[in-house]
Amino acid sequence: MLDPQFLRDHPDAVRKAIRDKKAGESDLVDRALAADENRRASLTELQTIQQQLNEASKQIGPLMKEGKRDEATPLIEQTAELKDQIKTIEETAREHEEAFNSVMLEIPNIPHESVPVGMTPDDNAIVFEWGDKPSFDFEPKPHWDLAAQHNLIDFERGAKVTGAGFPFYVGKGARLQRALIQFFLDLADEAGYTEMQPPLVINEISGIGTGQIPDKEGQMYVANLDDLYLIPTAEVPVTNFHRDEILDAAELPIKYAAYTPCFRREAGSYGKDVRGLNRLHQFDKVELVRFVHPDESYDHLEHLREDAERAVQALGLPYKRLLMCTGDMGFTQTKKYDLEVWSAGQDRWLEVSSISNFEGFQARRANIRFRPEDGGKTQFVHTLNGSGLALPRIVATILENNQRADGSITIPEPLQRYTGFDVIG
RNA sequence: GGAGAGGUGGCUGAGUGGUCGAAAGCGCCGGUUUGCUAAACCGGUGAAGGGGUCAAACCCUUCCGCAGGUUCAAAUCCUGUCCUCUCCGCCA
Repeated sequence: MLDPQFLRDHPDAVRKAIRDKKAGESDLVDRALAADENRRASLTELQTIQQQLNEASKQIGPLMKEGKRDEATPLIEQTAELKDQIKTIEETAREHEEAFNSVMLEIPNIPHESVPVGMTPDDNAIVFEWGDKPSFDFEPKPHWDLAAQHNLIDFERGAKVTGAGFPFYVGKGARLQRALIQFFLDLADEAGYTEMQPPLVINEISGIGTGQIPDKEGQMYVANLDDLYLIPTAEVPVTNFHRDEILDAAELPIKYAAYTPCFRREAGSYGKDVRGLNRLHQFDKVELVRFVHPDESYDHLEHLREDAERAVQALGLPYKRLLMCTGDMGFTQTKKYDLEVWSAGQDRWLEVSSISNFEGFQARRANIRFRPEDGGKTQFVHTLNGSGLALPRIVATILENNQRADGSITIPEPLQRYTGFDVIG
């Protein structure tokens, strides 16, 4: 949710954001401004009458106490009328309030000035590349062939037991997953993050707080009986950890790292994107979340990005860093980097991390504030998060990039003390 | 799942239907005293929203888990709901 004051002061900036992000109708801003007018008008009207009622009650009090009932009676009759009025005005005030809120929820966050304007993935800027693509004197295999060859991942039985996109990891495959989780969490720990194990299901209010609801509701699995949602990312429970709280400025920045499985329905996905580990309904991820002072959030975005890149580099995986353009960025972000790792067996890049600044957008929705050092008015914190990292595509690229002619796979050196083996096959 | 108790400001914790946004304490901020620190003393200190102002001051409304209801008037009474705690049952 945007700051209503910002909308009033800079309607053109909001219009531009909606255009650049292609998020929402062109008349959104005008509808929001009109709704805001309505809302404030009915609020003022309501408050005036409430004041009259309060004053009347204040007069009645003493009269009743002194037993002057006859003097109080006309006043009481007057309040009856006021209460009628209040009831109807309250109703319209609430309608206006709701109308305003629902329009506001449709307005996307404003992109940062450093973000390239563009509509398609082609407009994303490649700002950094690291590592050399591995070269082979044989045809490198895709990870699903390698996984089958070494019996690391069982997609078929996963489909039998649950459905497509829910694989079993078996033997060294399972072990590799566990090693990666441990490795990523240790890196996060070294970078000063507090480790956290959040709930894997969340309620509706939490979904609204981070913006999954109502925007991306269809992407979540729902536990209907209890009105709970399976988390699509640890971002949701971890960010909502501080929902409705006023933090101490001295506590900032707060940094959490959480490993969780993530559940996504991925409605509408198809084609080669869904092959193997490329896109799953359930996958593991270590997520990094920061709550920071508004003045520092863009510094923290870079630090967060470095934390994610450090993990990719440690595994020796060639990658590129993209600065996402306005149209490819998402509704709630102001600035977002994607990290894409080279997949030798598929001859393509795979996204393994997405690092975003939300400024106060989530904080306002989730009501996460802090009290400034000087004791001034409370302000909304800025929230950021990034994957550090998502596992399946990392597993895929480790297998593919490190395969040898005989089909065996070497494990990146830093990971070996976690896996307990240095080669598969 | 059954029975009982309770949910009040950053925290602890009082509160008789009517000057209660709410005592007191802690914490925090400012000041006095003071070699330094601490202590002591004095004063201040909730949130959201609307109006007002160059900015303040200031004015108003709402908020005592949440949602309704009774009443001229609700933190206080009634109903529902959520959560916490204790006991019982079930159980990894």
